[in-house]
Amino acid sequence: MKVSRAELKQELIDAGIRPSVQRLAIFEYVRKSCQHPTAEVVYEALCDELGSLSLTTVYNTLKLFVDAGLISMLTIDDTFRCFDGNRCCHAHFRCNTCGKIVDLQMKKDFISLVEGLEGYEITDAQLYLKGFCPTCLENK
Amino acid sequence: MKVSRAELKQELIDAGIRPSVQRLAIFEYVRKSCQHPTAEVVYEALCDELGSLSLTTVYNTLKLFVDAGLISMLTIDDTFRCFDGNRCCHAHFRCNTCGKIVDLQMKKDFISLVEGLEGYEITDAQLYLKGFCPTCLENK
DNA sequence: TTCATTTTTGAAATCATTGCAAATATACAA
DNA sequence: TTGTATATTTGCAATGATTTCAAAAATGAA
Repeated sequence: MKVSRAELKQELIDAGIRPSVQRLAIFEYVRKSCQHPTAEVVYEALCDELGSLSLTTVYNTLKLFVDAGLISMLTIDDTFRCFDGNRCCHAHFRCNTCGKIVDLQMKKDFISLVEGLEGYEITDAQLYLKGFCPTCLENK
Repeated sequence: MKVSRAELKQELIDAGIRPSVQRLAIFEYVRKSCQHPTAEVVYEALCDELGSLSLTTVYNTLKLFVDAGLISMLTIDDTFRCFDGNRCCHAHFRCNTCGKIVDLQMKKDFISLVEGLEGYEITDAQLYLKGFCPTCLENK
């Protein structure tokens, strides 16, 4: 999580993406957040910092980053998409009650467990778990 | 895939769901399909067979089945939900080009690879892979 | 500076899904 | 069987996250 703005900027350039003020701010926000923000959340958080910002820009920019493989998009919640800047291999859990999404470490990469992938090219892999978190189970 | 209508009916009853004509038809369709149909696809397929059918009924019924754990809902495509009646543990792959969703067998259950699940109750697990299928890779 | 290209913007449109209240079907008691 | 309460289905309107689009602003090259 200790990444400087200059490093993030270079990462955008390396990916062939011109680091505009908006793009860099959005990239930094998603990369440093551990909360899996939605486009709306990114927009709300950066509106003040940037003076002005369009929700359309946030949507466009997040899509740009996802297509470039810089961040990933989560569809663990079926009513909205959220974004994840954590590049380490990990799974996600979403609580059916409180809706919170948490990262879970993996003992080993899960793609190795999948059979019949000969001839396929994999660009993204997500492991989603749903259920009830310890806190919500206690409050039942 | 060799399941009789009577067995499907009993399965609904065992789950506490009254097997109306619409419900049984929808249940049978999703259980026997290998195509991961959307609500719209189920609706189109059963409209004729049932004489009449409401899209709302299809949505309501699919949700009922998902909540009862009889089928699962896939969010591997972020623009629509689709449904899966295959109860065996398997992963899903979606091609970025043709959009086709295919089942993939697992060497072992993937939940066992996830760390830190003490205190959690898991009700659903999905492993989604995305990329390019062999056919689309060839046509490039 | 000037011009071409890229990026941002806001408002309108899209569309899968849900809410809702009326209509219909079903179960059960009398 | 009939009446009545309950469960289910239906169609249409509403919702809301996301996209489209064309104009405005910013940027880069010459």
